[in-house]
Amino acid sequence: MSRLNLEQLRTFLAIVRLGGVRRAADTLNVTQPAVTSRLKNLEDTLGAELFERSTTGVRLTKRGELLVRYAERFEELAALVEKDVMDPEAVEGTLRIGVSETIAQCWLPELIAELHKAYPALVVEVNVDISVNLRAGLMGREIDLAVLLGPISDYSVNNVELPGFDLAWYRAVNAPEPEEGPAGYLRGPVVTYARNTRPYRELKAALFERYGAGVSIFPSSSLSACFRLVEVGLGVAALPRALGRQFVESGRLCEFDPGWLPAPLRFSASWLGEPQSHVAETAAKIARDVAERFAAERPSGDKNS
Amino acid sequence: MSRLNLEQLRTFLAIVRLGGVRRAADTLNVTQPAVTSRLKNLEDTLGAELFERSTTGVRLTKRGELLVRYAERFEELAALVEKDVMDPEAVEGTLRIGVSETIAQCWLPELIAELHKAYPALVVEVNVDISVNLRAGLMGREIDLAVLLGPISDYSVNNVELPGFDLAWYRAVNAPEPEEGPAGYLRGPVVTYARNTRPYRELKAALFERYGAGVSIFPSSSLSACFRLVEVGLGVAALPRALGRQFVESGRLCEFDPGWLPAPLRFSASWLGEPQSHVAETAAKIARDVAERFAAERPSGDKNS
DNA sequence: AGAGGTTACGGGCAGCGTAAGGATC
DNA sequence: GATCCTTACGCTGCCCGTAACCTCT
Repeated sequence: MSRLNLEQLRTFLAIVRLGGVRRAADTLNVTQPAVTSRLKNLEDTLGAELFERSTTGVRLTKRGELLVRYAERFEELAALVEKDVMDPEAVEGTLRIGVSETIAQCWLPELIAELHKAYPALVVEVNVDISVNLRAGLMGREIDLAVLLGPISDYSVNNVELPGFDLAWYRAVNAPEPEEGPAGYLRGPVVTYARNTRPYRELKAALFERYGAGVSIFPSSSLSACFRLVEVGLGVAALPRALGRQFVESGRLCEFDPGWLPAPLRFSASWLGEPQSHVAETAAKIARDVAERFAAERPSGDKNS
Repeated sequence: MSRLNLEQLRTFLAIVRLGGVRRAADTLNVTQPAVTSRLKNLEDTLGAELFERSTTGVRLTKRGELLVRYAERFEELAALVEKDVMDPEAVEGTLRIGVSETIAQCWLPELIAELHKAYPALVVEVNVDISVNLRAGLMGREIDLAVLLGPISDYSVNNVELPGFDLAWYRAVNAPEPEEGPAGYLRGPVVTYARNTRPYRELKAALFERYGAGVSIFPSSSLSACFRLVEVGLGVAALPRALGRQFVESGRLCEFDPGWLPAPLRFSASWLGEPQSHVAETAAKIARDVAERFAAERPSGDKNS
């Protein structure tokens, strides 16, 4: 029989973590028989069954449990080598990034550019979605790094906090000021982020508390659509000032102060600790740098920053 | 390019330890271009040169120095897996054992049998030689485990002390007793172990001290030849009682007491710590067990044990 | 010339994908 | 039938060995 092999161990870990040969095959981008074959070879070189096969899936044997620890150490070691001795130019593979739309509109291009500079041979896959979906994708190992609202408090997730985005209220240029002053705009339709997002929920709760159930909210899954909706006078919106400024400067929107402002949006870059990817970690740090540079160049608080 | 590979790392370490591609190829039992190729692949996946090539050989680069640590940890880890999770029946490969002739005549067969029982798939290669050559073979990585006289005091060598072999003096059955008593035998020719062995040197020194330069010593590289030489009356000999007893019992030799006896032969099982072979370690412990059983069954000291 | 390492090239085998084969719910 | 894993089988591509080459001492 052949000797111990890193690819076999990686495959073994994938089976353990995903709880099945089929799922391992999917995320490893090989066919399912290939995974069966690798597993069989590993079991042959070790001379022991690693899983109890059942029709519902596989379950680790005692020997398998033992091997997990060692396989993880092999994985850590391989990650360390990649980090410490590999030339970044030689780092290959795919990094699957998921970002919220706000990020996509603000500094995603800079992030991609920096990543490409750091790892020229790395393929970067981008996915724009709302945070709750990104979180699910991360936990399901469909993406490697997520930039989303709020840290993910899960023992297996690493988070890097990013500078917040201050929000501001925007209205159409020609919107007539209500009798009760700017705060009256909030009775009218309020455009905001999509349902199932944290800003949506917070805004809805705050408006409900202030004005009761009668307030009409227009959620939109597209951030730029939000701006357009405000521009054409459908309603007002609390959106990142970093994005709204250009509309104000070009005379398409007006900022106003109703006396209350939702809390800034706090993003974090999050990645799973378990498959030990130093690339994801480095990418998260690059994201932090890019975000901080963005915040410094475009201070989003006109008054209080 | 392909990914990191344990075989490449093993090859890398062999080149580092043996100081050259050619020598690595020899001990890895592959051709020299194969080693070149593995090295090149490793360098490609890391995107860095690991050695500075010169006509006189190779020398580690800075990156290479870095990698050595990691490669060693991979090696340790692989050894741990072999030790802790592999079924012993699945352990393959070759264990090259070197033993002194005394061991070969006493309990080598038992050792081989025990080893084969513990690792049925392991090929055991035996080499009988004098201790100084065994030591050289061990240091030169030509053998994996040596059972030889005295521990090897080198930082890279692990030693397991084995029970000693008491010696006894033997003479031919019909040898006339000298006028001065049994001690007079020692003036006559004394047969002993080969030149360049410790027993030879010690015996020669002791006899020289007692009887001056006139003593004639017959070194023999074959232990059984020693017994035969004594048997035919060429001289006397101080040899392991464990081996001599059968000659005495069959009436072919007599034991006598000249009032002085060389110190017991103290053997140790020694193996290199560096290529981290748990098989060699286990084999050394098996050797200790076998040796102790041998000593217990055949107590070599008739009087003082 | 001999010791070191690299390059060129053909063949064998490991490992992959496709397709078919159980087994259990 | 649906889901999961295994077996069978042909093919591709990697890696090895042979042989020729380069470069210093």
